[in-house]
Amino acid sequence: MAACPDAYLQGSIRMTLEDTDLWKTFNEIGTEMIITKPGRRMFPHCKVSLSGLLQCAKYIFLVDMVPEDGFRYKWNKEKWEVAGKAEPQPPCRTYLHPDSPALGSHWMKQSISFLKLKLTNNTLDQHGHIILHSMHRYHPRFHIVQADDLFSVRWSVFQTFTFPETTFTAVTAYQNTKITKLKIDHNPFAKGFRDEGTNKKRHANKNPACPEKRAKTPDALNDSKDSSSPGFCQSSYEGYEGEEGYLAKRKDVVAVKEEQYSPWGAERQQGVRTDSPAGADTRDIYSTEQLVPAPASYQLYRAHEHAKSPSPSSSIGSSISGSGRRSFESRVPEIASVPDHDLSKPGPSNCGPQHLAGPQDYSGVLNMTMAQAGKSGVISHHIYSPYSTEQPLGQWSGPGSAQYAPPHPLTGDYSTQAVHHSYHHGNVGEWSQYPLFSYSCW
DNA sequence: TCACCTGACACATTTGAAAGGA
DNA sequence: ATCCTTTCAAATGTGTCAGGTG
Repeated sequence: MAACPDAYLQGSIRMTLEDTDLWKTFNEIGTEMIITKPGRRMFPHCKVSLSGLLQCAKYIFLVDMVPEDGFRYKWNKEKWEVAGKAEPQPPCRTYLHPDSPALGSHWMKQSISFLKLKLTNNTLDQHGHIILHSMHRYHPRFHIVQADDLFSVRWSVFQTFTFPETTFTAVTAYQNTKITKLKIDHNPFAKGFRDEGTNKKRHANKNPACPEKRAKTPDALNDSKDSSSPGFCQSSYEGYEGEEGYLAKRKDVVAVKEEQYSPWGAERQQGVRTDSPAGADTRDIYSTEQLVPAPASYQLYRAHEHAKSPSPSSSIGSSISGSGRRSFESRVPEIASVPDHDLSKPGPSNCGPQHLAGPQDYSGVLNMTMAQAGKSGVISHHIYSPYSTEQPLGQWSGPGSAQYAPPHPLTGDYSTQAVHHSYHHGNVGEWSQYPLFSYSCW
């Protein structure tokens, strides 16, 4: 840690962001991610590598999206400006890596890609995609949880990592032409729009009569080539920076903790800054370690599509920066005390079987309340088979803040049902929702 | 009027089944 | 019968664009 300012310890787990150079290139301009109703992949996509895990211990790996602040933005004259308060947060969803749970050796043997993670603006999405608001800023947050299966996740120690350069603005259409150009240049699926490519449609459909019609068109892309000089990026968020100097401040922060961002906790709400971005830097924690609280209403999504695990060796982005990597190790272990939780439990540890101690209590974990899309009325009983290759884990989702219930672990209401369902295995719809935690994310 | 969203579109890559050969 | 490679069509992922919406 002393040797590497980019890393700090939490336990001994180190997480390294792959394609850092590409991420930084985007971040310098102001990364935008398209969100659509059917769901859109991220580009660059989240790809990390892990070290410091116990070879023989099982871990679950998750990603969720955290609001960067409490504002809504607008793109105005080549820069982002604050356009008011953020809209109420959509249902919080967490994307579970399809390999989960897997041994530490598995996670560490190669890069872990979240290529198939999709973002949507459809708050009624039934596919388990991560729901975001357009024109809002987010950053992905990675959680590594030592747990044999999802049922024990809530008792397990999890460690959280974020990378400042992965911050992005969710949009339904690209605002910054420089971002468009970067995407086209680096995303293989967009090769057809590259200047050297055939690019038939672009040229054929251009309407020279209306050059102003779309300021964000390829015409402007050419301009961006020249404007990619150092300094234009600072202006990308000029409005924001001008007001708050927030981004500039963040650039200096190599690794900060985000203490208030308890992934499953109600404190998430508090973590969303609604005050000035220039206020106290609440993102001072980039990694935390906590005991996961008991479930009540958290919901799990699972997709069989994840049986087709995204190729960790996807070429996307890798060609850009095989060298660029940024890593964080968790720093000071932080244990969130959970109401009614046995605080005498051992503190965070990479080796500790604390989540396995005693008979595993699945009560509350499996409150099947959600049927798959198109299968209304069907209750999915087969929550999770940790050793089944047929039913890889998919995504979980949680309710929005409005649905947050104060921590009240293991209420009898759902425990009976939960235990009952936990032993069912059978056909699973494409997507299912399952409650997992008593805390929502927000 | 304007900012934002949506769906169709062309082009690209990825995926997986089928065919063929060793 | 099995394995491997090649081929090819379908599925999927892109940004663009015109039009819709509030």
